[in-house]
Amino acid sequence: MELKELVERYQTAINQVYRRVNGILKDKMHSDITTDQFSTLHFIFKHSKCTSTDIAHEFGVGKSAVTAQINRLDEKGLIVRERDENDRRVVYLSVTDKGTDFVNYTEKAIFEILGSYLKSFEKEEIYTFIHSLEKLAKIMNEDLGE
Amino acid sequence: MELKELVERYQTAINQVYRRVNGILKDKMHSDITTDQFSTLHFIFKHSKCTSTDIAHEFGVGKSAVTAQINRLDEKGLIVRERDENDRRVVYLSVTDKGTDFVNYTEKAIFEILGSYLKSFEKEEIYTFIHSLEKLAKIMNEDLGE
DNA sequence: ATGAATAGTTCACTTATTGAACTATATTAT
DNA sequence: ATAATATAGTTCAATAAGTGAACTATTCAT
Repeated sequence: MELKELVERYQTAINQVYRRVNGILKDKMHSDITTDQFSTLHFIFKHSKCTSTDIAHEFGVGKSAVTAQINRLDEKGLIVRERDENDRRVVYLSVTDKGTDFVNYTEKAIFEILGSYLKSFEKEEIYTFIHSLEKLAKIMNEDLGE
Repeated sequence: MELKELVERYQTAINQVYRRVNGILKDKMHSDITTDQFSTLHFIFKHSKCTSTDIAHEFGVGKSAVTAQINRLDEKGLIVRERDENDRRVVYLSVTDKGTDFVNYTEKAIFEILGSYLKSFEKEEIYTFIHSLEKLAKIMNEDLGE
């Protein structure tokens, strides 16, 4: 099989999955938060006291884009900014109680739906798939540092 | 292993891969076309004489979003619109010679870079991975029709 | 102490998307 | 045959997301 064919199949499939997952989340979150905003909120939830720079690096976007994201989450009362007392340039981000509730509630909804899709897969197949995906992500991230 | 953990790992990894691939394409396409625009152009390239509705369905967006995309590609001279003579509501889309050259050139660049990432994978691992990805895409697309 | 680096914000601009309203054409039902 | 309905695509106003340059406010280095 040719590389060209494999890459095209990969592109088509990953695009479909990515957009479909986005669509499902949009439907089920029943709220006026976007999936991009939820990704950022979730990252802050998992990495409490992280910074804008961390987020910019994680998602591969500029710092000004992160400022805009953070502003939207801040306006909704889902996160708080907190300046470092020692290095006053730094702003730490963390989720509020409201943000925590929101993440927990939304995750539950997401797991139910995605879980139902995964029923057609053998456990072994899921592990192998995720392992390959993580390996690919790792290789690509490493390469970035060069 | 818990579903929750698997889904979170999936989300993190696929997000990273998706954004990283986008970043690579952006770097290497050395042109003022975006990756979204290239996706649309590529779809038209592969499905000559397709319609806006086809594209809206493929990418899961509204028709007005497609009109905007098509306009951008049209302005760049990469595609042409052509009305159906029998059903004058319908507009067929196809790539111009310039568009064809552009797709071929860009694909070559993409294959070189993505190919280099895939060197760390066994052939078998790649096939299995793409097979699972396509299976997931298929399940999700089927579910959409309900 | 001065100059460079770092963290974050602001600003102007572009792209992508949505959804409602609209035009034009085709289909269907009475 | 015609009136109602459906379909294909566009336009428009709004929002979200991104870029990159210029900026503020710090901290670090020599």
